[in-house]
Amino acid sequence: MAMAEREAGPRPGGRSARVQASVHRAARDLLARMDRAAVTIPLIAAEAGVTPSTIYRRWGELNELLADVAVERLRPDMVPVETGSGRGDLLAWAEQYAEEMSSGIGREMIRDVLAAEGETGPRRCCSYARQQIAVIAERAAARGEAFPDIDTVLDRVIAPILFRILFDEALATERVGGLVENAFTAA
Amino acid sequence: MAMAEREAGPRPGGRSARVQASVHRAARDLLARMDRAAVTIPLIAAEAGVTPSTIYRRWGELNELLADVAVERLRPDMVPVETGSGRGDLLAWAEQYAEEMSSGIGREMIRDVLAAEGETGPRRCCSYARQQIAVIAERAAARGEAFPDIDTVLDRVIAPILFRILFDEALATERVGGLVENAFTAA
DNA sequence: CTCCAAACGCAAAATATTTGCTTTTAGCGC
DNA sequence: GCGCTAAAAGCAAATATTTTGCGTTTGGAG
Repeated sequence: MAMAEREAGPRPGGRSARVQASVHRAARDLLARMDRAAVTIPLIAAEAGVTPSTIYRRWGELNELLADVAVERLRPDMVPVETGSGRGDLLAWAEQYAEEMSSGIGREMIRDVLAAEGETGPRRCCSYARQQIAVIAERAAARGEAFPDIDTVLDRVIAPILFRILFDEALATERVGGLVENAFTAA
Repeated sequence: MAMAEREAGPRPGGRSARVQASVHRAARDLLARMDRAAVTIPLIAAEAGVTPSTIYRRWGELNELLADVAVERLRPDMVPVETGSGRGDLLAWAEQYAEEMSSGIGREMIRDVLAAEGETGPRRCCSYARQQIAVIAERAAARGEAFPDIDTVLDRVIAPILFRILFDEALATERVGGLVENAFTAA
């Protein structure tokens, strides 16, 4: 897989990038140590050592900034573990995914991403999942195994997991196995 | 099915209920005729003929109010059409559901519901879907047909529809049929 | 090195939010 | 019907936030 393009910042290393980094860090720190509703742009600005207007001009509003931060935190940082089979890989990965997303902080991040104006945040999250699944699918293909379409996995595994987290109660981890099984039944 | 409890307002008919009604109406009107980002609490208050503090005290913040309005608009107002079979009923209902939710306004409403603090809004939306599916399921049972669990329908039909709307691109209506088929395959 | 455009800081102005206190209102017992 | 009461709304002052105009800094290109 090719090196990912640099995603957010303008030219790397410039002042702009430094400000973005410190604002992101400030936001993460504040979210970690205080109630989400109490986090405001002036607060983040103070913590980051910049003026509020800098943040307003760059992000527009709190939601956009938090969504930006959340998308970055949702970016997968490791390749899916290998278990010996595509089915096992998918199960292991999906269970961990469900676990992470069900946590209070995970849920908050998803909501932050969805609350922002544009659709690029949600799309990016979707493509992160796609990438991870593609890695598993390619490994399975290399072994000559059958493996479902990525879109099938999205519909039958990822969608139910996120749906339950967002609209109902988080899925028990045991139920992920059933979802994975269903993804492997012929479409 | 029993008459639903009155959901939102305090005592019916009181001043409180009138204020709630006019604020809801004002919010809907404003959302219809101007950009979502331009709608503010002072604006809604003026339109509704109340003071902003009334809204702040009752709803706390714009998101909560908009979520409240959205949940109300998402409440189903008709019983699923009868087509002669459970499968047909589910397909017809799911297609219409996907259609409505994919529209700009539908998407906005879902996002408003998710953006609010508590989880009661999303839960309520989920239970609306559950109720509609239950009606279809009961009719199917009365005819002696096999029909999937409601949770299976949520996982295999509703979840993918909403997932695509929120995170990717809205599903083409033709694809709903495939989802319904999958719901009918043995778990 | 000098210049340019982009991004930031600063501070004043405009809006939005919070809050203490007063007034209104609907329901309740008489 | 008549007060009484608690809940909710109005009002307005105090805060907090967002927006904006303008001057300054900064990093990069020529």
